[in-house]
Amino acid sequence: MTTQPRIRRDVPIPYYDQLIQVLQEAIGAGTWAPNVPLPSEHELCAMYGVSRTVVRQALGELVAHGLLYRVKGKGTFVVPRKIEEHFIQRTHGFHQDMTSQGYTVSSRVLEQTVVLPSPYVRQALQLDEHQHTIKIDRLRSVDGAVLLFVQTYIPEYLCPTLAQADLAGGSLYVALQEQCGLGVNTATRTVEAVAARSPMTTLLGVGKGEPLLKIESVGYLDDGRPVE
Amino acid sequence: MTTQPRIRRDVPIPYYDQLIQVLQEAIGAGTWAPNVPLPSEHELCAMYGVSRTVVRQALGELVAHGLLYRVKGKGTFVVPRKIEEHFIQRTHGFHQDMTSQGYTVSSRVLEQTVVLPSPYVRQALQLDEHQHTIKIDRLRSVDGAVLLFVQTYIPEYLCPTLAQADLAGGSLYVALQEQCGLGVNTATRTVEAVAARSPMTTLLGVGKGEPLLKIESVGYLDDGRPVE
DNA sequence: TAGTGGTCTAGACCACGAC
DNA sequence: TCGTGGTCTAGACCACTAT
Repeated sequence: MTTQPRIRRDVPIPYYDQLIQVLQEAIGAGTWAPNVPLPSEHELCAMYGVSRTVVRQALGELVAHGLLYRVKGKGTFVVPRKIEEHFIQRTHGFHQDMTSQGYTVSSRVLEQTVVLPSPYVRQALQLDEHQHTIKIDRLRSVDGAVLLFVQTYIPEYLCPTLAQADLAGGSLYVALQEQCGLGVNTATRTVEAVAARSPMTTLLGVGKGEPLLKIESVGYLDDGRPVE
Repeated sequence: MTTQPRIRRDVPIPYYDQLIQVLQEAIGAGTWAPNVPLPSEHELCAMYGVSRTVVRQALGELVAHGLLYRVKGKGTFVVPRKIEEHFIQRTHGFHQDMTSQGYTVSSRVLEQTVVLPSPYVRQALQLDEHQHTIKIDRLRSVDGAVLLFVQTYIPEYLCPTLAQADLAGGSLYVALQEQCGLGVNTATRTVEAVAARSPMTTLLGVGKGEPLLKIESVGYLDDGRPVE
């Protein structure tokens, strides 16, 4: 195969977003070994029939999210990772993913309160000015190493009891399900393009399409590697 | 004044980096009121004599760092902020900056240990494989709202007593000065270009040029605004 | 010297918002 | 309709790395 016509021109999805998807899957599938150069940017242009702008924007995102790293004059490489690829590419299920792999997951809840959301959050959740949200700031760790700083906002009316739930050991989604019968069913990335997508913002649909806003920043683990 | 020839062609500094500097200063000086549109990207191109690529890269960074926000079809705006502009533009002195403005600053120390650094950190600090570092993870808050998640690495030999210092209430730099006679004298941003500079990495020179590595991620405060 | 990523140009078309 | 930011093209030159 010389050309992979995987970038569709007939859908209203930016080419770089499509390319991110394609590359993420390829990385996840182990297409390129860690620390071995990917095809060059020029080659990727030819492979997918797009300009270098598109390729660089896609690669830049994957670098920003810790899947790739670049070395000037040498190339672009897959970050060797044991853990992170499994959750970076997923919108939810961190707890389940990690424990099923034998890792010890813990959450340190930094804040768990009912607040009037900021305009940004209010707009994202489509609330009016008087509706409160439950705000949960958590620091998530795997085997003792901080991996994620997560802020979650959920409309209070959806799950009033969540403000008192104990989230230290378990999954937010389990608590949502058990206490309020809410299951996550959709996910939409709402991040801005071009520069800096970490912090990564995700809109999750719970229940009958009601949204929950999650803002997560991938852990600052020494260039992506779990410590020790 | 029609054209501001503030972008120098004869220095080896990328135009977008120079433009970031210029725009940061203009924002800090209050050139544009919050929530009022800046000159359009096209106008900025004309004003500084650069292409739209450069302008967008600079604006994208400032958006990423929370100084600006963009609205499609409308324009680019200064984020109304009371606090953050003062420290986003500085490499150090957070504690001093904030307290001098009457804010209550606190640090929650999440981790403060002696560790063998990862390859990434080791290379940045130019250590060999056997040298340890003091690693300090802090969550910095202003008036109770989390603003910064900061990881700091400092070679252990520079300040062995720092591993036991109490940093909860005060400044790391004060502790460095008092306990080890180390003053910060230089700062180098070592971030990658293009996409995603938050997390922001800074190399600080302390003492006679020995480095200290700081990795800080600007707070996730609802699109940049301090809560409440 | 040849290849890589980093920077930059000068255009283009689009969806969206205001008018 | 017009201006805005969002996306995209097809080039270019540079510094750096490896040979």
